[in-house]
Amino acid sequence: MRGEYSTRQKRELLKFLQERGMRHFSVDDVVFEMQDRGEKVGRSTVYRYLEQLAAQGSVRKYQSTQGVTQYQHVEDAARCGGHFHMMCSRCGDLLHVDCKLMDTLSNHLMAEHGFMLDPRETILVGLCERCNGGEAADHGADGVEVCDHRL
Amino acid sequence: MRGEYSTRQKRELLKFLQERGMRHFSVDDVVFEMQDRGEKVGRSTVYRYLEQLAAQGSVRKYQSTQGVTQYQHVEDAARCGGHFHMMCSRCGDLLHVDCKLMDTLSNHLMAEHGFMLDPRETILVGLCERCNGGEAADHGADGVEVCDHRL
DNA sequence: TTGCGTGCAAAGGTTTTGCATGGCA
DNA sequence: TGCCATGCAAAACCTTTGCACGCAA
Repeated sequence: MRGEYSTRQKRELLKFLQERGMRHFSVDDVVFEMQDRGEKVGRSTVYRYLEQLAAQGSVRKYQSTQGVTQYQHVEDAARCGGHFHMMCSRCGDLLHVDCKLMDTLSNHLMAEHGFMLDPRETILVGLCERCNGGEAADHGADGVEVCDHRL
Repeated sequence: MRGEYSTRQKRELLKFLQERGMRHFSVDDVVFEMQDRGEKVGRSTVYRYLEQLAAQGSVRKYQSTQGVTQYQHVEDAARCGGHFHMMCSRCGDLLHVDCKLMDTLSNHLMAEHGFMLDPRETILVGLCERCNGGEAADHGADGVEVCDHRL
């Protein structure tokens, strides 16, 4: 069965994910960082393992505008499944938004547009508070912005 | 200077864009449709001209999850800049949503989360009505769903 | 020992580029 | 005629896949 063995490569990659936090990265980022550390990991292995992790929900995939697949670590899949994410197009930061208004939007899209919005796949893109020139945002102790605003 | 000459290929491609409305398409779509019409246009030419149009803002580029670049004609940049897009993760269809609720969301994210949402970059991902098992959605004559729902 | 995991190289697919030719002004 | 535009083929990229070997359990 898949993911049965614990190997050096997997451990290295998991360590990389830990250290990376939730900032996005490419396969190249992994390969080169491993190289710098002197812990070489084959490119196919990185692709394959990230694919596995994506399937089980602990990393997320999306396409950058440059056509390079970007990955991002989701520390707690169950916890992150219920809320949405905003990505800053300038600094690349990924923010979590646990906002009631997003539920309203989901319901609306379903009822009025027949579209079932997927919180796991959707990333709201824009400029975060810092990059937008505002004050530093309070992203909360664990990085999740909780908001009960309902309109 | 670029875009100086009017050629058969450019005229054909512009005609294609007109007819296509705002529905998205790939380079292959263009090449094959031209072929069917008996008006062959080289693939590189399509890439190059679309790149030019993208630079001047009359087409927009997206990256599908399958790694194929999707293009979309922006008849009126101001008009399409103001609405959002939903992509079906199963069939890859790109839908336009001109929905007042999205404005509400934008304003809310700005006011409460300090996040400036970018309609051009953001794509809502989920399942479209067809793929979700519902009836066929009415995507409107030009493929744009207009909705004045305000809550 | 068993069979999953890894790495290399090759294949596959998309997009870009070099260069000679074609065609607009 | 002067140059931009085009098309072909090759190159450049990114990702996937086949296969033999390595290694965890």
